[in-house]
Amino acid sequence: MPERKPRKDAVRNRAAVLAAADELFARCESPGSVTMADVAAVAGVGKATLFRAFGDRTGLIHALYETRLEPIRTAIEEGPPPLGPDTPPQQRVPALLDAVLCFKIDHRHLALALEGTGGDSPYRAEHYERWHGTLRDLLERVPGFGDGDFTAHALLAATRADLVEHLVGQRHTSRERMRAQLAALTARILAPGN
Amino acid sequence: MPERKPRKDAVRNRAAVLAAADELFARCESPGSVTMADVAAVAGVGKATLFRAFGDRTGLIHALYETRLEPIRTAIEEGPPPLGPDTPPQQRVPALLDAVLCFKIDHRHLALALEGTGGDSPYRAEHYERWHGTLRDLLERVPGFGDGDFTAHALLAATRADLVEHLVGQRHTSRERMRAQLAALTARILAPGN
DNA sequence: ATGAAAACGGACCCTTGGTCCGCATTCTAT
DNA sequence: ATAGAATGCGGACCAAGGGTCCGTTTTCAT
Repeated sequence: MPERKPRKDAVRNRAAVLAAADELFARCESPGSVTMADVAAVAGVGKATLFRAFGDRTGLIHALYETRLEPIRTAIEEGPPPLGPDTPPQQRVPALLDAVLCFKIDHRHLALALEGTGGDSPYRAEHYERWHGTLRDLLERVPGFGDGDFTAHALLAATRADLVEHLVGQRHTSRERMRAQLAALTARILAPGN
Repeated sequence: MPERKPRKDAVRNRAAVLAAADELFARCESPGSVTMADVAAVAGVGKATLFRAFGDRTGLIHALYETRLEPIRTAIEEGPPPLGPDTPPQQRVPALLDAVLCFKIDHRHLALALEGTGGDSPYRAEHYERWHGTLRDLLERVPGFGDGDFTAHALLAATRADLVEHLVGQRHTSRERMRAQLAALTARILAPGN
């Protein structure tokens, strides 16, 4: 009942801020060099607006990240195979990891900003919990696979934003090559030979 | 010839700063909460001394890290098996990873500070290059193992400081359990069954 | 139309990394 | 021992950036 709908200038500004932040993070080289004042300026908005809407810097980054992430999330939760739920673990694990990796490659600046937040570890973010949970369950559904918890962490760690940036951004590994290598590693781990 | 030896108050202060930093990082919960002024105060030294000796914050952390790391480094480079060079890859890979993991567990606050530096990625640090290089070479010396480069990165990523902190520090996974899990993963990856 | 509630914005504050420069300490040469 | 050069010291100082305050403006419901 107390669902008061927000004022329209508020929603407009919120969108403007998200757009500005997205662009700024995508352009600049180190996420640290994007300042809140910059974002506010590009969005054509006062600094306070930005803090009122998102709480603080990490709040803004989280919100932006979550927004960009939504397509993948729904594709995983209710999409068609091989990403969706109606897929046997053996195929879904690599599919999921590939999706995560692609996302990280395409949005590596943003991911870098998120993981480099410093303060709180990336392991407490909801989306990480989601990915890790699904991955762990899938792994444990693979015959002969014991505890999937750590392996899930390890596989996700192979898609860490700064590693992606190092390989793809700095050392110019091609997107396809990196996907292939992660796929190979995944296959090796899933292989039945105890 | 131009090897002018440093003044003794300089070396004393340098040591004091390293000790202070070590203690502060070990005690406080988030590395971000230990400030340069704090370190200087605990070391009983002016702030400028600290910057003169180490350049900047990351310089101090690097120096401290490298110091604590030296025993492991020499154990790897010229120690006895299973860590030293006279070990077949199949045993040396797990040994090396275990050593790295143990170090990260024991010095996780410090490692957290180092990796969370934000500015420059951890992948440019010399010690990372060293570890990755050795690991990659070892992997490629394993029969039937193709390109070890990415796998080396992935294995090291499983020992990332914030993951260690999450598992051991937050979720109270025992040290032995984590070692066992990393060992299991390593074994799985090394297993010959293509 | 109108008044209250919500949002705005930019001046302002505060912490923190990093610098400057006059003073103290140490080393060297005699 | 001592003078003087060189090196190092320290705390006041600066700049940048995250976050807040509050008088003003916009929106919304009646």
